[in-house]
Amino acid sequence: MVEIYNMAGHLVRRLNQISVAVFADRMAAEGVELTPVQFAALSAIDARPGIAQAALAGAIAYDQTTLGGVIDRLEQKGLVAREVSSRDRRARVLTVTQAGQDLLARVRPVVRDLQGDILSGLDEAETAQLLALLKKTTDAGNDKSRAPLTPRGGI
Amino acid sequence: MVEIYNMAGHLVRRLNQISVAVFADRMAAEGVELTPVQFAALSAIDARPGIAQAALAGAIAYDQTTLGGVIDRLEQKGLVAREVSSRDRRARVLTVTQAGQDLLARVRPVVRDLQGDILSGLDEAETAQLLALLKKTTDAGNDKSRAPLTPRGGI
DNA sequence: TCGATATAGTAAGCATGCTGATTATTAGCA
DNA sequence: TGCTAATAATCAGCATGCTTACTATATCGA
Repeated sequence: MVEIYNMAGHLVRRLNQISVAVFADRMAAEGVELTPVQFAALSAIDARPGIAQAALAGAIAYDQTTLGGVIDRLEQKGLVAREVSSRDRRARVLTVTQAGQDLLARVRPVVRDLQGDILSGLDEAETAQLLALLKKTTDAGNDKSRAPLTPRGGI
Repeated sequence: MVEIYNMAGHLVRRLNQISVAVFADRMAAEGVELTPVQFAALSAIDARPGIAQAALAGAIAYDQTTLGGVIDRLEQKGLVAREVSSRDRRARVLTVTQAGQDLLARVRPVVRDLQGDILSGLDEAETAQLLALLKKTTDAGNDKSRAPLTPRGGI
């Protein structure tokens, strides 16, 4: 019995692998090229048009450098527009393009539906319990992450 | 309220970020340069000396290509020895060196202890519950991962 | 035994996720 | 006002984690 099998870190890594794989499979089945990270970014920009990269990073708990690359790729696909802020020339203001809106409308129900596939083998009560515990502990441990959630303005 | 906040995928990604950060912080505090993946590999090789890379990948749920790179770095640090198998010249047989044994002995208690920091904000019962649910759902979803666990021979 | 098939490992290439450094710009303070 | 500190974004660099393709070797079946 390998010692790590029951360790939190190992289990979380495996569940994240499953999560990413489920997402990739569903997107492939839809014929859409979109990663989990790209969906999260797109979705959050749509919820707050004109948000700058740094604020977006805090809003979805990403590291700022990584997010820069993600936005690069979203921009290249024509899903997001990035322009220099008029109020702060350091900042890059983000908006979802029409193509991005269309894609979001299409994949949103798919992403909602696929959440059930990530947590398989559990009944309804267990799923709810797991989600509640995940939420509780991620909130409690938020500041331990290198990319903590820093929501502002009622996101 | 950003839609993704209560989604399984997002919560799992965040918890994994927390997990990786906690591990990195503790190792840095110990003055040890070891990633979670490297520890898992080292620990599993130690549990099964002479295991080949492909079997190791299955034993700890890693993708084979990624594992190759991990072993490269462990070998470069002098923690693992890799040699061509005498029974199958395609295979590379792995063993933990004395330096690897020493390091393992030192960090094992640290890694055990740090598991509690990964799941913060929960009482003992909740922690046990979360671990049980994580184990149940990762087992159920194992085959969905690109790097499923394929234990053999009573690991 | 030979030929098709499968397997072990590696290589190239791309996306995440992080660190530390750098540049541009803004904000705060004496 | 002018200097300093903080902030937004990017760059270089490294480790994971994956895909597809390739080489070397084993295995299985006709």
